[in-house]
Amino acid sequence: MSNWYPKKGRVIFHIDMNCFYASVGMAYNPKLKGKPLAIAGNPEERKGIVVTSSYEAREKGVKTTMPVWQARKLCPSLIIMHPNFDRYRTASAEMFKMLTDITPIIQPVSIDEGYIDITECKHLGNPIEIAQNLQNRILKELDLPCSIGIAPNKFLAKMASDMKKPLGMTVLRKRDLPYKLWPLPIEKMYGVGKKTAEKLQAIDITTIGKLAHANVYQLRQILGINGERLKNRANGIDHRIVDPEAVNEFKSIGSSQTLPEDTTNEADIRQLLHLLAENVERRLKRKQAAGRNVQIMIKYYDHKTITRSRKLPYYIDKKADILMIAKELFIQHWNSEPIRLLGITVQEVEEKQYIAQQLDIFTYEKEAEKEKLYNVIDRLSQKYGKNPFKQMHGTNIDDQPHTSFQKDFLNDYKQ
DNA sequence: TCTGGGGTCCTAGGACCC
DNA sequence: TCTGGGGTCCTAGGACCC
Repeated sequence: MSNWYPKKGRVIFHIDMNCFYASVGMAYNPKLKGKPLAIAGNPEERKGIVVTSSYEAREKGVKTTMPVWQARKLCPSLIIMHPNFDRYRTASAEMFKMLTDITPIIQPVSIDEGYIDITECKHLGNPIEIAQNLQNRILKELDLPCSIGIAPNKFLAKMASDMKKPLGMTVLRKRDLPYKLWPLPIEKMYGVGKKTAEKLQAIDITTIGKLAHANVYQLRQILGINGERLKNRANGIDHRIVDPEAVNEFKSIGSSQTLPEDTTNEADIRQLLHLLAENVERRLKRKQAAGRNVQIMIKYYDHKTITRSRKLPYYIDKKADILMIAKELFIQHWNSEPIRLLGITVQEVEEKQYIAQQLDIFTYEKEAEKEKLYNVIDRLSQKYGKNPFKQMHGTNIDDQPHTSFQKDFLNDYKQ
């Protein structure tokens, strides 16, 4: 115990909050403790799927992404709460603040988990003591349970924190791999999802141990570069550092939403596109950032999904600019079938302070973009006659020159 | 009666250039 | 006549994670 720190190498923690949303709900309302609880959206809006559930609910078979009606069927006494993100953000911030009392080398991964590197924290005691104190403190001060994985790298720490829940603490050193990691089924491995598991099982790699000893050429053939990486991880090799800066290096900001029902109604579509562009603008603003690639996503009634994107010669951050590109992409690529979900994402995002050019000096390039768009409309007009959109989308019911959606679209450009 | 919304990373094909 | 090979950029799709 006293001489726990390795002579060389690192000591990494992975801290994983247990059933985070459900636990926060219970912390605010202790009467819920010990009861089957699920956090889920509103079933009337088709968003009624389980986001998180308490262990009591999980025992009855309630799982994440399960529709609420199905969860209720499995567990009639299930208590359902809607998400309260303000509370989650507050609790998360307090948890991460406690980590700063241990080390500044913190890498948040999501709202409820993160890594810390405590290699240089000998003055605070041995790793087990540090982890125990941290877990106790989070439980005592925030009333929230967490599991902690202790290992020489991120991958093993992540796997370790998953091994005992709730309130677990697991040490996973290299010498522990043969009996702690290798017996696990391959689909339990972080980074192996459904598809990869199927491919591996097909060549009789059914456990992490079998992956650790698999032929690297064969792996590379079926999984590409990822095959090699997964084999290394299975052998406990992972050189990624705990990077406190990673959290600021976001690359895209998007917003998507499922419609109340599948629709071809252009007024509804237009309204949603406005809302999405506004969301993206707001979040770009909050991060003082701008991007130069706009992507739209259309998910159709049958779950067939397409993405279409455009790279721009300039950075944008305003709703009007985002919307302009998004609408253009939409009009060019919507096949007129009923839509289930729409999304807008701005990619290649940079903080404004790092964008060398001023955002406003690109007016002339925006003018060039508009010019391009007029050319698109002209081309369509030549192809389809006076009302290109009508023909294009097969809506031939009215004699209006343009539907409201198309008018709105054109108006955006003619100003 | 089904299956949200936020991301990251990788691959593959085509265009284009040398 | 009829063609190599390498590199980069752009776009679309897919796998994975929480």
